[in-house]
Amino acid sequence: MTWRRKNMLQKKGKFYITTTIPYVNARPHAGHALEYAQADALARYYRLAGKDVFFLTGTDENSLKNYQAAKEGGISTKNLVDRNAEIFKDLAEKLNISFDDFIRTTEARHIETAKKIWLAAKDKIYKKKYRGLYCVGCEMFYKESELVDGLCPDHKIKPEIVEEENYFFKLSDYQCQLEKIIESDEMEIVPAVRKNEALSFIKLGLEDFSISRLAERGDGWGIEVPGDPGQRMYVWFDALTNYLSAEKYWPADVHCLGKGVLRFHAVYWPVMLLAAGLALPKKLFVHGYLTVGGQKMSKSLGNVVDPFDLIERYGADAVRYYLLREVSPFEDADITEEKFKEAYNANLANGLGNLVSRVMKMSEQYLDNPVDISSTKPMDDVNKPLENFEFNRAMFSMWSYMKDIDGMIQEEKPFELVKRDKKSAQKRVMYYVKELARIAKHLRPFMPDTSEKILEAIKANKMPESLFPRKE
RNA sequence: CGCGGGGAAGUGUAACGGUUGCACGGGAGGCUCAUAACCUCCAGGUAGGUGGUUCAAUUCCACCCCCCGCAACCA
Repeated sequence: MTWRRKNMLQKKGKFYITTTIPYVNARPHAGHALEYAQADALARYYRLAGKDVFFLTGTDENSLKNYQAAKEGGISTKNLVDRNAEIFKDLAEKLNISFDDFIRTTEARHIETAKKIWLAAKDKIYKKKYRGLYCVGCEMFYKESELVDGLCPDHKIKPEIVEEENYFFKLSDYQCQLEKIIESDEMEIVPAVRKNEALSFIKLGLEDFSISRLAERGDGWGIEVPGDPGQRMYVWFDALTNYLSAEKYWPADVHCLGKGVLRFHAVYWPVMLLAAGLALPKKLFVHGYLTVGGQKMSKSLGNVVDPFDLIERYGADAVRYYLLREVSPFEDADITEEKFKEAYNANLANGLGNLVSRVMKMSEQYLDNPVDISSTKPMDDVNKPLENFEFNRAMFSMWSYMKDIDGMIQEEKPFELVKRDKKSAQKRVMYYVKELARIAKHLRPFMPDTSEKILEAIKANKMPESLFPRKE
């Protein structure tokens, strides 16, 4: 039994990981790809480590925003979400995301779950009159502070004071309990900054929140509140329950989410689960956002980075590479075409791609048989960071190993040695190949296709086609 | 005075109470197995500002300046 094998056996058991489910009123952008890539690296890693992994992703379709977007586009809401959900799924597939299930919140199985949770939490739900400033243009409520000169910021019209009766959730009952849960890491929030953010928010005091809206406001779109056809569930209440759709794996080991939705996952979600008598997720991993030239990605700014375009021109693994290595897992990071290309050329073309070529060329020429790579030692400085969501560090370590091999080849000059002492040269090349295999194996969760190509080349003892051609 | 995070070579970042390290980019040499790739060397930071603690501060403290998140309800 090899070292690696032993390591694997220590990691038995289930591992349930999720991404958030994006609402589908627009096309996916690079930020969605980031979350996919991160979650996928973890899913693949634990799968390789022998865990029974369940990786869930999907789409959030019951939002009023979808209804509005469809209305604007002049198509039915169902039509819009069907079409857009397909695009998100397509992105996940093109990025080689190894999800085990793709849940859409308009599916019957999800609707059933959402209703079940509602009923299970019924003791903490009550009906209350709600009064607010409602903009008919946006079809939503605004807070006084959100208005510009007392007008809706989008439509520049005066919101009406509207009163309606909604269901509320008794969030206030959970103040102390929730604080303890987060403080003690019973539900761990990574990184610590986000844990503090959640805690300071909770400490401000939790107020009950509305978990339903009038059905008529979206022409009936959304999930019906059990026993009250006039009401639809607040989209977050319904959306969060998507994580329960694979019940045999609950609780989740890791929820991956963006910083923008921390509150829903750190506050509403655990409390909903408590109310329903269910276990809490073990960890929330909160990533930052991608910026473009330091600015927020937004349709109005017209700076949205299209992940499909990048995949098409550079390949899925190159995109995964950028998102995992060049992007800080916890903070905002910039993505621009220029930076992408620079990183691609420096680390994929010149770095990994070239190393594979030079090593495999020598292997092909000097060695009569493929090198045995069945057992390779694990790289703790890759695996440990990965387990801590430090994708960039993990990859940095791998690239250091590559640098080492490049340096060794330069110093040992096997291409010269082979003329004088073939045996010694062969020995050196075998070592490089083995090291390359070791890197390739660790690369699997990050860049699965590339990893496979390298391992196949080694098994065939043949220099492969250029893995990452330089881009000018 | 709402809460929080951050200011370091052109860019992105690490560690750290005691020669600022790394990567990319730039420059010079070397090598030829390799994708003009690779290796070596060089340039470039008064570490946002001011003051304090200390034998010693980029690192600790205070204040100021500047950026950026979040500020609860229909993603």
